Amino acid sequence: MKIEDEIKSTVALDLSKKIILNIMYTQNILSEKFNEVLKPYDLSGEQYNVLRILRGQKGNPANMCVIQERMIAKTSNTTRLVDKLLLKELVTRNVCPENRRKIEVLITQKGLDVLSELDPKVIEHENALTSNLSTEELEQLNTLLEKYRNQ
Amino acid sequence: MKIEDEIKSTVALDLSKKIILNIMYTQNILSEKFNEVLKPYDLSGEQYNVLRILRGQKGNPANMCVIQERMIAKTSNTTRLVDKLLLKELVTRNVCPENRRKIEVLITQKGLDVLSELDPKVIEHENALTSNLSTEELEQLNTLLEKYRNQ
DNA sequence: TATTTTTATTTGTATATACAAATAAAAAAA
DNA sequence: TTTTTTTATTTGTATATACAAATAAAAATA
Repeated sequence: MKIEDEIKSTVALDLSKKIILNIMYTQNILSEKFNEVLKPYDLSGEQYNVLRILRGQKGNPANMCVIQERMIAKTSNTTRLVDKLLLKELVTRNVCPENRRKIEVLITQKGLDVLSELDPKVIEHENALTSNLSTEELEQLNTLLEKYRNQ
Repeated sequence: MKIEDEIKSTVALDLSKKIILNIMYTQNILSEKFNEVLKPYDLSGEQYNVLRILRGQKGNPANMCVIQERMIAKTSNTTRLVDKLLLKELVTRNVCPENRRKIEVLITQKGLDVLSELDPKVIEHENALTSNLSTEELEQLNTLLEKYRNQ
């Protein structure tokens, strides 16, 4: 469905407005679908995101700054996200011995296990969305989004 | 900047994952920039969205259902958004006389004035983002996003 | 007409975003 | 060495999202 129909627009939209609405709306659909994948695991999208960043550290701890700069939503409150993961025993949190301002966050085995179980479902979710676009179209979409964003 | 660099990814991402991150990240940047436009007017993006829907009604009231289905974030809580706008006297809210379950929401003159003042700033924001893409590229981006979303 | 179902909206609760202020340790400067 | 500045994180507050449950009026059915 076209974006005008999705939001039942009564007026014609010009291209630059359409692009914005299309990006916002598409992101909303994406998040909703992904939340459904995560729901049985009692994880929010941003909590999952933090776990993915921590797994990417391959055994090295990440401090709050590092997590923050790797997140998609740059204004997320990392402290409180880590709090939630700590309660579920998916991460550990310790003061860095070399620099007591820093906090070392590590994913636990339980956290790694949850991610392993989720992996195939996440891949399925990702691939389902791209199934009717060709590789060329996907590359074009990536390029256009990057060009659009980088003013 | 490429999406891998934005989120400082340590591993290579496959195309379908890259698309998702790119859409999510681009929407975040868009929202952040738009929030800056709205900030002097003490409006959130979703509050602005509701005002736009109400102006689009051209004098006719909109009930909660109608507002909801025209919003970008379909799970927004319209009741509470309208509450906030009511406090700022940007809308009125009345029970529909024909159907007392329905609520008629109307934009006030004050609300229309705020939108008028914002209009040029919003257009400037929209155009700034599209400035280095050609019309063909913008149309392509719209088409690809719609194709991507509509599985 | 009385009962059930559907529709429209509100309310409650947990989580997350957005942004400013507070805290505290480390580093730099006086 | 004391003071100031910077860095890293936490906390507070308002707003918004996500989703379930509650409320209440209208419509459909028995």
